[in-house]
Amino acid sequence: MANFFDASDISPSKKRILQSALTLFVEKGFFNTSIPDLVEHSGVSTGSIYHAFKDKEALATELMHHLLATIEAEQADILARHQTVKARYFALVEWMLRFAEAYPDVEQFILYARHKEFMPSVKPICSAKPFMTLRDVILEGQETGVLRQMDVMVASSIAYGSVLRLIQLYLDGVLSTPLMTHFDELTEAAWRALAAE
Amino acid sequence: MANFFDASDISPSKKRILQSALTLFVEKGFFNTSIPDLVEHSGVSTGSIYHAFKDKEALATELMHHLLATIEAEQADILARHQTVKARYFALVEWMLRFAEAYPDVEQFILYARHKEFMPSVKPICSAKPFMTLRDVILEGQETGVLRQMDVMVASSIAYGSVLRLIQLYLDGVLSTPLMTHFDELTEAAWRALAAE
DNA sequence: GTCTATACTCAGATAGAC
DNA sequence: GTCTATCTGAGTATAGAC
Repeated sequence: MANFFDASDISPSKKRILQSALTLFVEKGFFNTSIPDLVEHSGVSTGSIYHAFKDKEALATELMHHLLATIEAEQADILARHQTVKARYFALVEWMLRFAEAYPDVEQFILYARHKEFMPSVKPICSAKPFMTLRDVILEGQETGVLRQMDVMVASSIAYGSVLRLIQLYLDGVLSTPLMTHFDELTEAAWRALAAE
Repeated sequence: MANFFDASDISPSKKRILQSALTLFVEKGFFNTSIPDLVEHSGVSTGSIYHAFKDKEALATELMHHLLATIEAEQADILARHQTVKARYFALVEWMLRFAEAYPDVEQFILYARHKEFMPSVKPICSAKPFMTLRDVILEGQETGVLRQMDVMVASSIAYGSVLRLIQLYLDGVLSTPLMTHFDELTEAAWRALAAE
């Protein structure tokens, strides 16, 4: 899961702009990143940026789109490799933790940027497909009877809220140990809360 | 828990500015709220705003300070009224849910604004006192043996991450039912994950 | 498609009268 | 302490040559 912009038909300069945008938006935030900042960091001129993207907002939107696409692909891959609900849940959590450790900047941007502040048209992140995928695994568990009956959103909050919270603590520098250190404790506790008696 | 700026020695116009700032920062975000916006909404002039606050960032910082102070006071109140760890945890969660329903805007600003983007000097929110207080209840439970031994941060993530996640879903409009509907399911599941055998 | 130069807007902040 | 008027600069976006 190396490069987020490898896919398809992106021109080289567009790729460099997206790469710089990811770095700078994460580091300083969308509003604190000016076009001149992007020009300096990417080595691509103002004119070319506006040739490649309608405006700054469109640039952010497209960036978001690419990141989500990569994430969706990885999730699909995990689901394909694991069949039972328990295996899927554990594998997805492991992937979430590893992803956050490998790409803290991307994780930060995806999870905690206030997207609607600079992309008014885009839907809230938790309505995005990757979050649906996570929820669907819980739903599947409830339907097959592996997980106890309760409101799906509540069950999902237990299942992933704890994980996301730990990731946030990690990203904020509160955690002193690597994320994966806590994989077993975390998943076993969550599973205890969710599994059918 | 009505007014966040009632306390102490705030001048009337300062109070109006803070009130407007809370509304607008939440509605449109810090960067999308201009000083002219604040002037129009509060009815206080530019000059008076800059008389009351050093600059826009200081305004945001002071706003944050007031909100956190109110929250700390309410938490202290809850702890004073409940003695056992279980009672305290359940009461704190109930308060979190009720608070989010009563003051969605404040909750949104406290939890999900990217504070460091406009208040570079302020520490991450999860290092703030209210979050310490939540964690300390878990710590107390582990020390008294009511809760099972595990990393405190992991236990806290289970205990409150699920709650915060549900709140986020609520604030994003994904939940169709009132938050308190899920109080029992949520707390019982979390407790199941955390309680000693 | 890429660049440089530039136009235009409007935000943040200040000066200074009352 | 409150206001109006104003400055200054940064930042988005465009024009137009190559």
